[in-house]
Amino acid sequence: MQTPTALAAAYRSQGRKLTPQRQLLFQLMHGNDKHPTAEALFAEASVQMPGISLRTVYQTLNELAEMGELQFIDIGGGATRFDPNLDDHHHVVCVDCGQIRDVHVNGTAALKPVGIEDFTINEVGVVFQGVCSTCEKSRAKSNKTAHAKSPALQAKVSK
Amino acid sequence: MQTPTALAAAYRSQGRKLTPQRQLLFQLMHGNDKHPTAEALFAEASVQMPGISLRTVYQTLNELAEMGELQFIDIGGGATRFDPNLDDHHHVVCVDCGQIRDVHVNGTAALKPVGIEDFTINEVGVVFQGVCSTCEKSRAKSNKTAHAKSPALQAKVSK
DNA sequence: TTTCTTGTTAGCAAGACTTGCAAATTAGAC
DNA sequence: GTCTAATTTGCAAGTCTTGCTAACAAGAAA
Repeated sequence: MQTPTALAAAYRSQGRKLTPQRQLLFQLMHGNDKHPTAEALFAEASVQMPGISLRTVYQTLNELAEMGELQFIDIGGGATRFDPNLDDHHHVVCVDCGQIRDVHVNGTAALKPVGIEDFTINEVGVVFQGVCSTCEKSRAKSNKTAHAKSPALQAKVSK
Repeated sequence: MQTPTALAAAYRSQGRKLTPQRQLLFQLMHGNDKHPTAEALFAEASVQMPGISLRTVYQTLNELAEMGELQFIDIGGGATRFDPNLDDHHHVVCVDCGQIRDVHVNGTAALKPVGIEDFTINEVGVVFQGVCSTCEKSRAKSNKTAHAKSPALQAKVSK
């Protein structure tokens, strides 16, 4: 995602208006590597601008996605998350706490799908699932098995 | 996912009962490579067993997932899809029609995430996005651009 | 086969997430 | 300062999934 300033220009050049709500959201998303949900962003925004509407947050995120300034991430677990990082990167997910981390991945160019000659591939996405060090530690204590699925990830499934 | 017969045994050995509903769903899912949603499976099941409940379909799918007999696929676009294929495989998605195809991928072992020493990686998932030959043809006619996002994939976003 | 116990099913209500809609508001142009 | 069209809000509504519970049925035991 571009800087708030650059986005302001981009918005105006497209005939879109630059509202305080949008400017705030630009700031909150710019460089944000937390992959927040709309709700999370709304919570942050509400601190600085009480009264801002969740509807506006969704709307703005959708606009930015339309403009190619951010992408959606769906890894299961309920809400869609937003990623303003436009670099070529992929994701690592902790199946315990649900955190998502951006990662650069070597070797993606060498990936060869077999038997899909009738597809024109445009993009490749890689998602690593694992356990972060913090959760690894708490696992050691509580004696969880490595197969126990994350509450975050299985929210949709067996909540 | 195991055969319906094997699943029947597995169910009983776990103290679960073998109901007609479950047996039907076992059959419908076994070898199913359509990655159906719960709703789609419910529709199919309803043909053979009018009156079966959508609730039961969800329940059974969740059980099977718990037992490790199938996995969930979330690629955005609303509903979770189910995949009974337990082989080591990945997915190709047509951004136009939304179809998901299983693919074997060479080179996944060589994938190297950078800078996540504090993560213990357990699994890797690769998703290729592209356009299937059928959609490619209709694009040629209707003159769609390669950047137009699939109605299926953007359902959540700009429906 | 009948009985009994316990797991299941069906249906509906409700919860989570997201979008549609319309009225009130406001950014930006003139 | 005015005016017009884009925005924001707030709420209703839609989609997907799960919670809850009474009625029901599978499987074990007699």
